[in-house]
Amino acid sequence: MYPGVVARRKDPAVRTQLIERAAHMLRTREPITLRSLVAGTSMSTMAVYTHFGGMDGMWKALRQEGFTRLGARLAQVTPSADPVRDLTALVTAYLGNALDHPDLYRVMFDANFDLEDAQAADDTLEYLVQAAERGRRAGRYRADTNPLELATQSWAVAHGLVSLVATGPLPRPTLAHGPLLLTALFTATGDDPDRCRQSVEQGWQPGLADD
Amino acid sequence: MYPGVVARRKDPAVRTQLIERAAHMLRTREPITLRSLVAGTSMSTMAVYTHFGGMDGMWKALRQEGFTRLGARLAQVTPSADPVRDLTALVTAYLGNALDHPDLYRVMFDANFDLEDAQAADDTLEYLVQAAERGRRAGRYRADTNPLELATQSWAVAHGLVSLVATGPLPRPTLAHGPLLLTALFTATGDDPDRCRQSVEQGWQPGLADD
DNA sequence: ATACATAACATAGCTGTGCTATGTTTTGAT
DNA sequence: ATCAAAACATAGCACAGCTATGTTATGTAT
Repeated sequence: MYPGVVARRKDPAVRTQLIERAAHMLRTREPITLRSLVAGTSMSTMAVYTHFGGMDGMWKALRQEGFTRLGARLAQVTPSADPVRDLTALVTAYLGNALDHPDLYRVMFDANFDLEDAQAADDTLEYLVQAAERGRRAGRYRADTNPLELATQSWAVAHGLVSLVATGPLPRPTLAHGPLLLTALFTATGDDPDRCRQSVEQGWQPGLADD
Repeated sequence: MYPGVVARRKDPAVRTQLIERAAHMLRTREPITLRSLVAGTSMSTMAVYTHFGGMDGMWKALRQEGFTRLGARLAQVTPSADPVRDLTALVTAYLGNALDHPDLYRVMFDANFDLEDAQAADDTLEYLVQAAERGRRAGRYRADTNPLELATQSWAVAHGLVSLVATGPLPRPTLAHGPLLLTALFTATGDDPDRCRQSVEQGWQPGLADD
């Protein structure tokens, strides 16, 4: 007998190729089907099943990839001395990501969320929570402010705006309401109105409502 | 010859039956396919093509139906002497509709909006615009308030919250953030903070964050 | 080096999808 | 009663995702 015999292993590169190709096809608006996904490549349809268990698993992995890219974008927001500005910048980065990859953004929130995806969403939310926490410690928000709640509220505002614009009926300039909404939220959470307006304006990167 | 001969007409009842059945299947989470939609009825698959031109047209009509039902629900909010309460009540009705019919709500905002759907969305938004306009005339908001903008902002807040809850990763109690967000928005638009809080609390119908 | 159990991979065919083609029936103004 | 037109019924098409089955590559133990 050969007891410890172990079989051929999955090639992680194949998995990576598949989701990157899927993301690219999503961006170029090509229909993503089992066969179209592997057409022209050296991979066969079975690769989708060995690596994802089927097309549903592939879409799930693609959602995960979307959250990973979103996280990378949020990570690029470097914390400054002004945590209110930072939270605004994070929201702006969130909007920018959704506008740059509207189809991927839709896929991320389209499907029935399962536990794994919810965790991915929570992970990106954590960036906002940290900024909210720093704002509370800096005395910008009331002492009894719950950072998770403020982060969730900011997220809801951002998601509402951008989903109505990126994949909804509202025109792009509607995003210009972002600063007002964020200022209203942060002010209601305890920040000084004038100071808040300045911080939000500094954190609100240009290139969203324009072009 | 028989020049003015006119052919058989479409039976509106068939169209109604189809979309009502589709709405029911959506609610009961049955997969909606061309064949499953007409299975067990006296209608054939061709009915979908004569009345909607295909499944895409059926989905479009279903979206329209969703907006019609939303409009009916918003129409049930009877204006009171307090327009801020009324706007809150409209937002609450919007949330209630989405929570009662989450799958229909998703269909409404899922697909690529075309002109017709955008018009339907605008029509329901008009309810909010009217309430905002009355609030401005009543002196609750600043005189330079744009009712359409305030309505849009209220909509964005409501949509962000409810889409993250009804079809997203956030738990239902997250909706309890609604009053704070609305109060923040209305206060930023000029309403007196204390008075606003009261109005929002009166307009915020129970039975949302609970059960 | 060789054997071989295992799983990745390749291919063909299955069911079910929306849609179209074609024939039949119903309609309603003449 | 006539008959053109459109609604309706049926069958079959291409393509979707998936599964069954045979083949190949792999990595450990001999």
